[in-house]
Amino acid sequence: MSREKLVGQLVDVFRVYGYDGASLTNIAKATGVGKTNLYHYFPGGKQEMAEAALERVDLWLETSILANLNSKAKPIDKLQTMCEQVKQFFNEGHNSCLWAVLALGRSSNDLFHQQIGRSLCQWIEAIASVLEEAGLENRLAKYRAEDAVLRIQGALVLVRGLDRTEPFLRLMQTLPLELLKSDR
Amino acid sequence: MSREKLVGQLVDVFRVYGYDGASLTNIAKATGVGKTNLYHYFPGGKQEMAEAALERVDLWLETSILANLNSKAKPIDKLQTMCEQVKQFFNEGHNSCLWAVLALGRSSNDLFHQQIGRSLCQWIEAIASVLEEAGLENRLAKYRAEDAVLRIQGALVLVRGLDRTEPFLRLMQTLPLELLKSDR
DNA sequence: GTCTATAGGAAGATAGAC
DNA sequence: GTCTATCTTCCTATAGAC
Repeated sequence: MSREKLVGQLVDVFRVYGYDGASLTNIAKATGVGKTNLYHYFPGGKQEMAEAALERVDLWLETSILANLNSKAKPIDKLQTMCEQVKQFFNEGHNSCLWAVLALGRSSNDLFHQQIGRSLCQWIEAIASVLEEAGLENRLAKYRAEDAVLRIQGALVLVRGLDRTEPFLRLMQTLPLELLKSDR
Repeated sequence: MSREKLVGQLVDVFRVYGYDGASLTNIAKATGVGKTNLYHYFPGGKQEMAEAALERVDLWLETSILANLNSKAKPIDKLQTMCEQVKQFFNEGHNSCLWAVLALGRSSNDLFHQQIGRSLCQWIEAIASVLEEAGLENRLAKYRAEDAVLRIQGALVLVRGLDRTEPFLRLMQTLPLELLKSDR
């Protein structure tokens, strides 16, 4: 079992059970790595496992989202590619977002909150840049970018609450054009 | 300590710590009711406490949100009142949503999911009715109503992630007019 | 209704053999 | 690297005195 693959499974465990709900027994069962042997890979215990999972999501953000948004493609194409990537990453809406799970989970853990805040900011700013590039005014671009990330998060919550993936799938369909609308 | 007041505090504890994160020790400390004495009020233990908290949120939905949306006031006024109530209930964005916390918390607990799904549906349908009443086409009204609840949930997630309440407050400002826009 | 005492188990984590 | 055994702490829950 490579650490690479292990961390990928940690992301899945934590976003299903949450930080407090994910026991070492759960993690061991889900990964196939013995409970005590997990400490060989993550001497810092459960907290280090969650941090590794967060880093993995950050890696996804950089390679699959930010790199695309900062590329030289046309704005509408970049936004559509983003939605495709998001749809895939969240498994058509069946997966929840690790950021949301950890951010809502508990108020105590400030370590997670800082990293999550940075990641969300990076995403919002990258979208805002694309919208400015498409001709939107600075302030409006910032608001709409924030609204885009906000709606993705909201869709993933609603999907879990309603047990229907349609809201998420519809958002991924309509978001690119809606972000670029000239009026509002 | 009346059960009324107790349940109100339970809502706060669960939406801060989540279901798994809220230990009986936590709850006892937050409410001032002895850990073992909690079983006097809730013989079903922690699960019954969470159910009581959910029921309390449902009561809020019915009295503060649905009653208003189903009233005879003008659509724009009803939507503005809704946003005022939401802003107040979530303490200007500082409180998170119990539905989101429990829905994201764990996949196992189907008891919560059913009730949360029903509540979200009721809310969405009530908004959709108001939008139809304002002249929007049936399908569009449904989509926008879903989008409204989705964005409220997303805003509460984003606020926790970014540690800034602005996204939530801005949404509460702009939502009523945006929902009624004739074009899009 | 509120307390002390305590059961019984699961939690996260460590030691050390192989 | 993976295991068994074990530690300590915390968990939910119950019994029963006052």
